[in-house]
Amino acid sequence: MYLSRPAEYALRASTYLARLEPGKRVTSSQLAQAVDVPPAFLSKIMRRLTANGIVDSKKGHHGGFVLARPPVEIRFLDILRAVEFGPIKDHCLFGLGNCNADNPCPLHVEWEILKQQIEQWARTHTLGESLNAAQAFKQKQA
Amino acid sequence: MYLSRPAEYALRASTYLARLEPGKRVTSSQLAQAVDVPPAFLSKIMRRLTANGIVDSKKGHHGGFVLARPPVEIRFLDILRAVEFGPIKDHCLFGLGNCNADNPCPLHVEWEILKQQIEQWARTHTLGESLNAAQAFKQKQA
DNA sequence: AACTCAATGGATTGTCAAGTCCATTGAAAT
DNA sequence: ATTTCAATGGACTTGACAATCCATTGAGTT
Repeated sequence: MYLSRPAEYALRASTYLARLEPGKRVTSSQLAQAVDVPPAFLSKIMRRLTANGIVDSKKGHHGGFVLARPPVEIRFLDILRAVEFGPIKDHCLFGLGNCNADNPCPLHVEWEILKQQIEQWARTHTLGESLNAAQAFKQKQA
Repeated sequence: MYLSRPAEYALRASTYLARLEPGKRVTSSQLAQAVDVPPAFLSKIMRRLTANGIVDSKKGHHGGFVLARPPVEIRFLDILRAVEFGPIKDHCLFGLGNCNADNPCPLHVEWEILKQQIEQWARTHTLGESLNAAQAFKQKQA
């Protein structure tokens, strides 16, 4: 495992939204069903996406969630950051507070390389890329 | 977070072993102290490293652990695999059982890219690289 | 042979992230 | 105005992973 549940769920949900007709709103529980995550928990995650301007929410009748911007403008990084991705960036494998390029722990350099790659990945991929996959959701194992 | 505690601890401990004079044995509790992980828990992790031939253990007087091979021959991948790294490799973000290149989930391709990069990283780096870092262990935040 | 030291294995407990519940707020429909 | 629908926020519970405990095994020492 290397993505928290909230992170994984947030990616699922926003990918689902990206694949809807633009502008179409979907309620949290519809989303939860489609994307197969516990409703109450997803609701919580959606709040974070809303607070971070990734999604727009509307209450009441015909309320629900839409992406706040076109999919190609939403980077994975934006989504991951919205649900706490931070700790990764500055986490020393050895738990040293003072671990940096000048004063590196034994694995600092190698670890840095991986962290950079991951962040690079998250920065360069967007929801736009998810749009034309054949298989969508809910086709669980036979 | 994206490394389990056991994974992080295993890396710490084996890096520590790599930095000792070759052949020097260290007990689990010395290790635990040096590397700052709970003794009983580290002990458990060391068993896995032993079982996977990464480390050699000896009981009783002057017993303890040594690396089973020279540091340059121990890849991060070996260590991570020893403490359960597997689930990552074949984990679909959407929880679909039947997600693959032919029948991809909406994020399959992008996710695959990242997974590959991570595995590539783990395969190409070894404990040998940790040998000449300046700062070693235990210099915790001031 | 008796003693000590240290790894092993498994059962047990603790903790925090994951997940649930419920009362409140706000927006639209009648 | 009232009702209904859906998001919001926070308090609460649960479960999985992290960590502890203890009895056993095996290897040196004397």
